[in-house]
Amino acid sequence: MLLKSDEIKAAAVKYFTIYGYEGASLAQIGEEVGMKKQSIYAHFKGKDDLFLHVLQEAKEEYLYSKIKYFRDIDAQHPEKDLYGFLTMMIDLFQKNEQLKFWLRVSFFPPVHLTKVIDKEVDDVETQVRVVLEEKFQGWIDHKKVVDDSAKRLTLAFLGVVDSILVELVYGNDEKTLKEKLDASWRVFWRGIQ
Amino acid sequence: MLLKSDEIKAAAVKYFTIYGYEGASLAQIGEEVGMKKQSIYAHFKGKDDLFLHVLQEAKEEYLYSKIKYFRDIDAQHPEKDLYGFLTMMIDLFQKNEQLKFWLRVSFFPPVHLTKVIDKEVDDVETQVRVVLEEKFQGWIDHKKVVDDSAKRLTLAFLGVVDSILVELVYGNDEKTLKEKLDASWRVFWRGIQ
DNA sequence: TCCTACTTGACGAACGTTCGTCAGTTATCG
DNA sequence: CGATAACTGACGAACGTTCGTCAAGTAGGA
Repeated sequence: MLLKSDEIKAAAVKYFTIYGYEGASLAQIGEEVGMKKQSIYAHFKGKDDLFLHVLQEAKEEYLYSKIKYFRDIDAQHPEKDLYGFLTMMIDLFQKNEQLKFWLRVSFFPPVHLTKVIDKEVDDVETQVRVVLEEKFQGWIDHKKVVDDSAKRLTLAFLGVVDSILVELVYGNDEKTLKEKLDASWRVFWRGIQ
Repeated sequence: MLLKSDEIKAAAVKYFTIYGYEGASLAQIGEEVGMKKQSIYAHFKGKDDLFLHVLQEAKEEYLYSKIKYFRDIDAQHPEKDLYGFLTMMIDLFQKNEQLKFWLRVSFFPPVHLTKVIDKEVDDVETQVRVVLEEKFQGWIDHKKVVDDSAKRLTLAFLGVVDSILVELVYGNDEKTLKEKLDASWRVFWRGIQ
Protein backbone atom coordinates (compact mmCIF):
# COMPACT_ATOMS: atom_id res chain seq x y z
CA MET A 1 0.00 0.00 0.00
CA LEU A 2 1.23 3.42 -0.99
CA LEU A 3 1.29 6.53 1.12
CA LYS A 4 -1.52 8.88 0.20
CA SER A 5 0.98 11.56 -0.73
CA ASP A 6 2.61 9.15 -3.15
CA GLU A 7 -0.75 8.37 -4.69
CA ILE A 8 -1.36 12.06 -5.18
CA LYS A 9 2.03 12.51 -6.79
CA ALA A 10 1.38 9.60 -9.14
CA ALA A 11 -1.91 11.13 -10.24
CA ALA A 12 -0.27 14.53 -10.57
CA VAL A 13 2.45 13.17 -12.85
CA LYS A 14 -0.23 11.74 -15.07
CA TYR A 15 -2.31 14.89 -15.41
CA PHE A 16 0.61 17.30 -15.61
CA THR A 17 1.99 15.18 -18.43
CA ILE A 18 -1.24 15.05 -20.39
CA TYR A 19 -2.60 18.55 -19.79
CA GLY A 20 0.43 20.55 -18.73
CA TYR A 21 0.70 22.62 -15.57
CA GLU A 22 -2.04 25.09 -16.39
CA GLY A 23 -4.31 22.49 -17.93
CA ALA A 24 -4.22 20.12 -14.97
CA SER A 25 -6.52 20.91 -12.05
CA LEU A 26 -6.29 19.88 -8.42
CA ALA A 27 -9.91 18.77 -8.55
CA GLN A 28 -9.01 16.31 -11.30
CA ILE A 29 -6.00 15.01 -9.42
CA GLY A 30 -7.99 14.71 -6.22
CA GLU A 31 -10.73 12.78 -7.93
CA GLU A 32 -8.19 10.31 -9.29
CA VAL A 33 -7.14 9.38 -5.75
CA GLY A 34 -10.64 9.63 -4.29
CA MET A 35 -10.49 12.87 -2.40
CA LYS A 36 -11.54 16.50 -2.71
CA LYS A 37 -9.06 19.07 -3.88
CA GLN A 38 -8.98 20.69 -0.44
CA SER A 39 -7.60 17.52 1.05
CA ILE A 40 -4.52 17.75 -1.11
CA TYR A 41 -3.53 20.70 1.06
CA ALA A 42 -3.03 18.30 3.97
CA HIS A 43 -0.11 16.83 2.02
CA PHE A 44 1.22 19.71 -0.05
CA LYS A 45 1.31 23.46 0.40
CA GLY A 46 -0.34 24.06 -2.94
CA LYS A 47 -0.18 23.37 -6.65
CA ASP A 48 3.35 24.67 -7.04
CA ASP A 49 4.56 22.61 -4.10
CA LEU A 50 3.01 19.47 -5.53
CA PHE A 51 4.48 20.19 -8.93
CA LEU A 52 7.96 20.75 -7.53
CA HIS A 53 7.86 17.52 -5.54
CA VAL A 54 6.86 15.66 -8.69
CA LEU A 55 9.59 17.44 -10.60
CA GLN A 56 12.22 16.40 -8.08
CA GLU A 57 11.23 12.75 -8.27
CA ALA A 58 11.11 12.81 -12.04
CA LYS A 59 14.55 14.36 -12.16
CA GLU A 60 16.01 11.62 -10.02
CA GLU A 61 14.30 8.96 -12.11
CA TYR A 62 15.55 10.50 -15.33
CA LEU A 63 19.08 11.04 -14.11
CA TYR A 64 19.37 7.65 -12.49
CA SER A 65 18.05 5.72 -15.48
CA LYS A 66 20.43 7.47 -17.85
CA ILE A 67 23.59 7.38 -15.79
CA LYS A 68 23.18 3.93 -14.33
CA TYR A 69 23.38 2.41 -17.78
CA PHE A 70 26.90 3.64 -18.40
CA ARG A 71 28.21 2.87 -14.94
CA ASP A 72 29.00 -0.78 -15.48
CA ILE A 73 30.12 -1.05 -19.08
CA ASP A 74 33.70 -1.43 -20.22
CA ALA A 75 35.46 0.28 -23.12
CA GLN A 76 35.28 -2.64 -25.51
CA HIS A 77 31.87 -2.64 -27.19
CA PRO A 78 30.67 0.85 -28.13
CA GLU A 79 28.40 -0.43 -30.90
CA LYS A 80 26.46 -2.76 -28.63
CA ASP A 81 26.42 -0.37 -25.69
CA LEU A 82 25.41 2.78 -27.54
CA TYR A 83 22.68 1.05 -29.50
CA GLY A 84 21.56 -0.66 -26.32
CA PHE A 85 21.24 2.73 -24.68
CA LEU A 86 18.90 3.96 -27.40
CA THR A 87 16.61 0.95 -27.17
CA MET A 88 16.63 1.24 -23.39
CA MET A 89 15.54 4.85 -23.64
CA ILE A 90 12.66 3.88 -25.89
CA ASP A 91 11.54 1.16 -23.52
CA LEU A 92 11.75 3.40 -20.50
CA PHE A 93 9.82 6.27 -22.01
CA GLN A 94 7.02 4.04 -23.09
CA LYS A 95 6.66 2.58 -19.62
CA ASN A 96 7.59 5.34 -17.24
CA GLU A 97 5.20 8.25 -16.71
CA GLN A 98 7.79 10.29 -14.87
CA LEU A 99 10.09 10.42 -17.87
CA LYS A 100 7.31 11.70 -20.11
CA PHE A 101 6.58 14.31 -17.48
CA TRP A 102 10.22 15.33 -17.37
CA LEU A 103 10.34 15.62 -21.13
CA ARG A 104 7.30 17.86 -21.37
CA VAL A 105 8.37 20.05 -18.49
CA SER A 106 11.93 20.45 -19.68
CA PHE A 107 10.69 21.44 -23.13
CA PHE A 108 7.90 23.78 -22.11
CA PRO A 109 8.00 24.65 -18.41
CA PRO A 110 5.26 26.71 -16.76
CA VAL A 111 6.56 30.25 -17.09
CA HIS A 112 6.54 31.22 -13.41
CA LEU A 113 8.70 28.19 -12.57
CA THR A 114 11.09 28.49 -15.51
CA LYS A 115 14.00 29.54 -13.33
CA VAL A 116 13.90 26.47 -11.08
CA ILE A 117 13.19 24.02 -13.87
CA ASP A 118 15.88 25.30 -16.22
CA LYS A 119 18.39 24.94 -13.43
CA GLU A 120 17.44 21.32 -12.80
CA VAL A 121 17.43 20.50 -16.50
CA ASP A 122 20.82 22.05 -16.98
CA ASP A 123 22.14 20.12 -14.00
CA VAL A 124 20.92 16.82 -15.41
CA GLU A 125 22.16 17.44 -18.94
CA THR A 126 25.59 18.38 -17.66
CA GLN A 127 25.93 15.25 -15.55
CA VAL A 128 24.87 13.03 -18.42
CA ARG A 129 27.27 14.71 -20.80
CA VAL A 130 30.19 14.30 -18.43
CA VAL A 131 29.60 10.58 -17.92
CA LEU A 132 29.13 9.99 -21.62
CA GLU A 133 32.20 11.97 -22.58
CA GLU A 134 34.38 9.80 -20.34
CA LYS A 135 33.03 6.74 -22.09
CA PHE A 136 33.75 8.15 -25.52
CA GLN A 137 37.27 9.06 -24.44
CA GLY A 138 37.77 5.41 -23.47
CA TRP A 139 36.53 4.21 -26.82
CA ILE A 140 38.77 6.67 -28.61
CA ASP A 141 41.78 5.55 -26.59
CA HIS A 142 41.03 1.92 -27.39
CA LYS A 143 40.61 2.84 -31.05
CA LYS A 144 37.08 1.50 -31.12
CA VAL A 145 35.76 4.67 -32.77
CA VAL A 146 37.10 7.41 -35.01
CA ASP A 147 39.83 9.62 -33.63
CA ASP A 148 37.76 12.75 -33.11
CA SER A 149 37.23 14.85 -29.97
CA ALA A 150 35.26 13.06 -27.26
CA LYS A 151 33.15 16.16 -26.81
CA ARG A 152 32.05 16.23 -30.41
CA LEU A 153 31.17 12.56 -30.50
CA THR A 154 29.23 12.95 -27.27
CA LEU A 155 27.20 15.85 -28.61
CA ALA A 156 26.49 13.97 -31.81
CA PHE A 157 25.25 10.95 -29.92
CA LEU A 158 23.09 13.08 -27.66
CA GLY A 159 21.68 14.51 -30.86
CA VAL A 160 20.60 11.03 -31.89
CA VAL A 161 19.05 10.58 -28.45
CA ASP A 162 17.14 13.82 -28.85
CA SER A 163 15.82 12.84 -32.24
CA ILE A 164 14.49 9.61 -30.75
CA LEU A 165 12.88 11.54 -27.92
CA VAL A 166 11.14 13.74 -30.45
CA GLU A 167 9.76 10.66 -32.14
CA LEU A 168 8.53 9.41 -28.77
CA VAL A 169 6.82 12.72 -28.08
CA TYR A 170 5.09 12.65 -31.43
CA GLY A 171 3.79 9.31 -30.35
CA ASN A 172 4.02 7.58 -33.69
CA ASP A 173 3.54 3.89 -34.10
CA GLU A 174 6.12 1.25 -33.27
CA LYS A 175 7.05 0.69 -36.89
CA THR A 176 7.86 4.33 -37.66
CA LEU A 177 9.85 4.53 -34.46
CA LYS A 178 11.95 1.52 -35.34
CA GLU A 179 12.61 2.85 -38.83
CA LYS A 180 13.71 6.16 -37.46
CA LEU A 181 15.94 4.51 -34.88
CA ASP A 182 17.43 2.23 -37.50
CA ALA A 183 18.13 5.11 -39.90
CA SER A 184 19.65 7.45 -37.35
CA TRP A 185 21.70 4.75 -35.73
CA ARG A 186 23.21 3.32 -38.92
CA VAL A 187 24.26 6.70 -40.22
CA PHE A 188 25.60 7.70 -36.82
CA TRP A 189 27.55 4.52 -36.34
CA ARG A 190 29.04 4.72 -39.85
CA GLY A 191 29.95 8.31 -39.04
CA ILE A 192 31.98 7.56 -35.93
CA GLN A 193 33.94 4.64 -37.25
CA MET B 1 -0.98 49.00 -41.19
CA LEU B 2 -2.24 45.55 -40.39
CA LEU B 3 -5.78 44.35 -40.24
CA LYS B 4 -6.98 44.18 -36.69
CA SER B 5 -7.64 40.46 -37.02
CA ASP B 6 -4.03 39.98 -38.10
CA GLU B 7 -2.87 41.92 -35.08
CA ILE B 8 -4.92 39.66 -32.87
CA LYS B 9 -3.49 36.58 -34.51
CA ALA B 10 0.03 37.89 -34.07
CA ALA B 11 -0.56 38.48 -30.37
CA ALA B 12 -2.20 35.08 -30.05
CA VAL B 13 0.79 33.33 -31.59
CA LYS B 14 3.01 35.02 -29.07
CA TYR B 15 0.99 34.08 -25.98
CA PHE B 16 0.07 30.59 -27.13
CA THR B 17 3.76 29.95 -27.72
CA ILE B 18 4.88 31.22 -24.34
CA TYR B 19 2.05 30.01 -22.12
CA GLY B 20 0.42 27.24 -24.14
CA TYR B 21 -3.25 27.04 -25.02
CA GLU B 22 -4.58 26.75 -21.47
CA GLY B 23 -2.11 29.24 -20.05
CA ALA B 24 -2.86 31.98 -22.55
CA SER B 25 -5.94 34.13 -21.94
CA LEU B 26 -8.03 36.21 -24.28
CA ALA B 27 -7.76 39.11 -21.87
CA GLN B 28 -3.99 39.04 -22.25
CA ILE B 29 -4.19 38.85 -26.02
CA GLY B 30 -6.75 41.64 -26.16
CA GLU B 31 -4.61 43.88 -24.01
CA GLU B 32 -1.65 43.34 -26.34
CA VAL B 33 -3.62 44.78 -29.25
CA GLY B 34 -5.37 47.42 -27.16
CA MET B 35 -8.85 46.05 -26.87
CA LYS B 36 -11.10 44.21 -24.43
CA LYS B 37 -11.30 40.46 -24.65
CA GLN B 38 -14.97 40.66 -25.65
CA SER B 39 -14.02 42.61 -28.75
CA ILE B 40 -12.07 39.66 -30.04
CA TYR B 41 -15.44 38.04 -30.67
CA ALA B 42 -16.06 40.56 -33.43
CA HIS B 43 -13.25 38.82 -35.34
CA PHE B 44 -13.29 35.22 -34.14
CA LYS B 45 -15.95 32.89 -32.88
CA GLY B 46 -14.02 32.09 -29.75
CA LYS B 47 -10.73 30.87 -28.36
CA ASP B 48 -10.72 27.64 -30.34
CA ASP B 49 -11.52 29.48 -33.54
CA LEU B 50 -8.69 31.92 -32.98
CA PHE B 51 -6.33 29.09 -32.16
CA LEU B 52 -7.23 27.13 -35.26
CA HIS B 53 -6.75 30.17 -37.49
CA VAL B 54 -3.33 30.69 -35.98
CA LEU B 55 -2.58 27.00 -36.41
CA GLN B 56 -3.46 27.12 -40.08
CA GLU B 57 -1.19 30.07 -40.75
CA ALA B 58 1.65 28.52 -38.80
CA LYS B 59 1.29 25.32 -40.74
CA GLU B 60 1.55 27.13 -44.05
CA GLU B 61 4.55 29.10 -42.84
CA TYR B 62 6.26 25.95 -41.58
CA LEU B 63 5.51 23.92 -44.67
CA TYR B 64 6.41 26.65 -47.09
CA SER B 65 9.70 27.54 -45.43
CA LYS B 66 10.80 23.92 -45.40
CA ILE B 67 9.73 22.88 -48.86
CA LYS B 68 10.67 26.05 -50.69
CA TYR B 69 14.30 25.52 -49.81
CA PHE B 70 14.52 22.25 -51.72
CA ARG B 71 12.54 23.40 -54.72
CA ASP B 72 15.31 25.14 -56.58
CA ILE B 73 18.44 23.15 -55.84
CA ASP B 74 20.08 20.72 -58.18
CA ALA B 75 21.50 17.27 -57.45
CA GLN B 76 25.14 18.31 -57.37
CA HIS B 77 25.93 19.70 -53.94
CA PRO B 78 24.33 17.76 -51.11
CA GLU B 79 26.93 18.87 -48.58
CA LYS B 80 26.33 22.55 -49.13
CA ASP B 81 22.57 22.20 -49.51
CA LEU B 82 21.90 19.97 -46.53
CA TYR B 83 24.08 21.99 -44.19
CA GLY B 84 22.51 25.13 -45.57
CA PHE B 85 19.11 23.76 -44.72
CA LEU B 86 20.11 23.26 -41.09
CA THR B 87 21.45 26.77 -40.67
CA MET B 88 18.37 28.15 -42.38
CA MET B 89 16.16 26.29 -39.93
CA ILE B 90 18.07 27.79 -37.04
CA ASP B 91 17.76 31.28 -38.44
CA LEU B 92 14.06 30.92 -39.13
CA PHE B 93 13.21 29.57 -35.72
CA GLN B 94 14.99 32.34 -33.96
CA LYS B 95 13.15 34.98 -35.96
CA ASN B 96 9.75 33.55 -36.70
CA GLU B 97 7.21 33.28 -33.90
CA GLN B 98 4.91 31.08 -35.92
CA LEU B 99 7.47 28.32 -36.21
CA LYS B 100 7.98 28.25 -32.44
CA PHE B 101 4.24 28.08 -32.06
CA TRP B 102 4.05 25.20 -34.51
CA LEU B 103 6.77 23.35 -32.66
CA ARG B 104 5.12 23.65 -29.28
CA VAL B 105 1.70 22.75 -30.58
CA SER B 106 2.89 19.77 -32.58
CA PHE B 107 4.76 18.46 -29.56
CA PHE B 108 2.10 19.06 -26.93
CA PRO B 109 -1.27 19.97 -28.41
CA PRO B 110 -4.22 20.99 -26.24
CA VAL B 111 -5.99 17.71 -25.59
CA HIS B 112 -9.42 18.62 -26.95
CA LEU B 113 -7.86 19.62 -30.29
CA THR B 114 -5.45 16.71 -30.58
CA LYS B 115 -7.34 15.11 -33.45
CA VAL B 116 -7.18 18.15 -35.73
CA ILE B 117 -3.62 19.05 -34.87
CA ASP B 118 -2.21 15.56 -35.26
CA LYS B 119 -3.76 15.38 -38.68
CA GLU B 120 -2.14 18.65 -39.76
CA VAL B 121 1.22 17.66 -38.31
CA ASP B 122 1.14 14.33 -40.06
CA ASP B 123 0.23 16.04 -43.32
CA VAL B 124 3.18 18.41 -43.07
CA GLU B 125 5.70 15.76 -42.06
CA THR B 126 4.65 13.53 -44.93
CA GLN B 127 5.00 16.30 -47.51
CA VAL B 128 8.43 17.26 -46.24
CA ARG B 129 9.57 13.65 -46.24
CA VAL B 130 8.45 13.12 -49.80
CA VAL B 131 10.27 16.17 -51.14
CA LEU B 132 13.42 15.33 -49.23
CA GLU B 133 13.38 11.71 -50.31
CA GLU B 134 13.33 12.74 -53.97
CA LYS B 135 16.37 14.88 -53.38
CA PHE B 136 18.24 12.06 -51.69
CA GLN B 137 17.38 9.74 -54.55
CA GLY B 138 18.94 12.24 -56.92
CA TRP B 139 22.09 12.44 -54.85
CA ILE B 140 22.28 8.66 -54.69
CA ASP B 141 21.85 8.38 -58.47
CA HIS B 142 24.59 10.93 -59.01
CA LYS B 143 26.78 9.03 -56.55
CA LYS B 144 27.15 12.08 -54.34
CA VAL B 145 26.28 10.12 -51.22
CA VAL B 146 26.51 6.53 -50.02
CA ASP B 147 24.45 3.94 -51.88
CA ASP B 148 21.82 3.36 -49.23
CA SER B 149 18.04 3.60 -49.46
CA ALA B 150 16.77 7.14 -49.98
CA LYS B 151 14.19 6.58 -47.28
CA ARG B 152 16.76 5.70 -44.67
CA LEU B 153 18.98 8.66 -45.47
CA THR B 154 15.96 10.95 -45.37
CA LEU B 155 14.89 9.71 -41.95
CA ALA B 156 18.42 10.05 -40.65
CA PHE B 157 18.65 13.64 -41.85
CA LEU B 158 15.27 14.49 -40.39
CA GLY B 159 16.66 13.08 -37.16
CA VAL B 160 19.44 15.64 -37.29
CA VAL B 161 16.84 18.33 -37.94
CA ASP B 162 14.86 17.18 -34.91
CA SER B 163 17.90 17.23 -32.67
CA ILE B 164 18.54 20.82 -33.72
CA LEU B 165 14.93 21.72 -33.03
CA VAL B 166 15.27 20.28 -29.54
CA GLU B 167 18.26 22.48 -28.96
CA LEU B 168 16.27 25.48 -30.16
CA VAL B 169 13.44 24.63 -27.80
CA TYR B 170 15.80 24.34 -24.87
CA GLY B 171 16.84 27.83 -25.79
CA ASN B 172 20.52 27.42 -25.07
CA ASP B 173 23.07 30.03 -26.03
CA GLU B 174 24.42 30.53 -29.52
CA LYS B 175 27.71 28.81 -28.73
CA THR B 176 26.18 25.57 -27.48
CA LEU B 177 23.88 25.55 -30.47
CA LYS B 178 26.72 25.89 -32.93
CA GLU B 179 28.70 23.14 -31.20
CA LYS B 180 25.74 20.80 -31.33
CA LEU B 181 25.10 21.60 -34.97
CA ASP B 182 28.76 21.11 -35.81
CA ALA B 183 28.93 17.77 -34.01
CA SER B 184 25.73 16.32 -35.43
CA TRP B 185 26.46 17.53 -38.91
CA ARG B 186 30.03 16.23 -39.12
CA VAL B 187 29.09 12.78 -37.91
CA PHE B 188 26.05 12.71 -40.17
CA TRP B 189 27.94 13.81 -43.24
CA ARG B 190 30.71 11.29 -42.60
CA GLY B 191 28.00 8.70 -42.21
CA ILE B 192 26.36 9.23 -45.57
CA GLN B 193 29.49 9.38 -47.69
C1' DT C 1 -7.77 0.20 31.99
C1' DC C 2 -9.82 4.61 31.22
C1' DC C 3 -9.73 9.36 30.42
C1' DT C 4 -7.45 13.07 28.24
C1' DA C 5 -4.57 15.66 24.90
C1' DC C 6 -2.86 15.90 20.59
C1' DT C 7 -2.26 14.67 15.73
C1' DT C 8 -3.77 13.31 11.25
C1' DG C 9 -6.56 13.39 7.16
C1' DA C 10 -10.53 14.53 4.97
C1' DC C 11 -14.54 17.41 4.66
C1' DG C 12 -18.22 21.27 3.28
C1' DA C 13 -18.46 25.98 2.61
C1' DA C 14 -16.87 29.90 1.09
C1' DC C 15 -13.27 33.23 -0.50
C1' DG C 16 -11.63 36.25 -4.35
C1' DT C 17 -10.20 35.81 -9.00
C1' DT C 18 -10.14 34.60 -13.62
C1' DC C 19 -11.90 32.20 -17.36
C1' DG C 20 -14.59 32.11 -21.95
C1' DT C 21 -18.82 33.69 -23.66
C1' DC C 22 -23.11 36.28 -24.83
C1' DA C 23 -26.21 40.43 -25.17
C1' DG C 24 -26.98 45.06 -25.77
C1' DT C 25 -25.18 49.65 -26.76
C1' DT C 26 -22.42 53.25 -28.78
C1' DA C 27 -19.31 55.40 -32.21
C1' DT C 28 -17.30 55.69 -36.71
C1' DC C 29 -17.53 55.92 -41.57
C1' DG C 30 -18.87 55.04 -46.40
C1' DC D 1 -29.06 54.35 -43.37
C1' DG D 2 -26.67 50.34 -42.73
C1' DA D 3 -22.52 48.02 -41.46
C1' DT D 4 -18.60 47.29 -38.85
C1' DA D 5 -16.03 47.22 -34.70
C1' DA D 6 -15.36 48.67 -30.60
C1' DC D 7 -17.39 49.26 -26.01
C1' DT D 8 -19.92 48.04 -21.20
C1' DG D 9 -22.09 44.83 -18.40
C1' DA D 10 -23.17 40.55 -16.93
C1' DC D 11 -23.11 35.46 -16.94
C1' DG D 12 -22.06 30.61 -15.15
C1' DA D 13 -18.24 27.92 -14.44
C1' DA D 14 -13.95 26.79 -12.87
C1' DC D 15 -9.72 27.93 -10.70
C1' DG D 16 -6.43 27.73 -6.41
C1' DT D 17 -6.77 28.67 -1.75
C1' DT D 18 -8.27 29.28 3.20
C1' DC D 19 -11.24 28.42 7.02
C1' DG D 20 -13.41 25.91 10.73
C1' DT D 21 -14.89 21.34 11.83
C1' DC D 22 -15.18 16.58 12.63
C1' DA D 23 -14.02 11.66 12.94
C1' DA D 24 -10.37 8.44 13.75
C1' DG D 25 -6.12 7.19 15.60
C1' DT D 26 -2.13 7.69 18.87
C1' DA D 27 0.36 8.57 23.19
C1' DG D 28 0.79 9.26 27.98
C1' DG D 29 -0.30 9.52 32.71
C1' DA D 30 -3.44 8.50 36.69
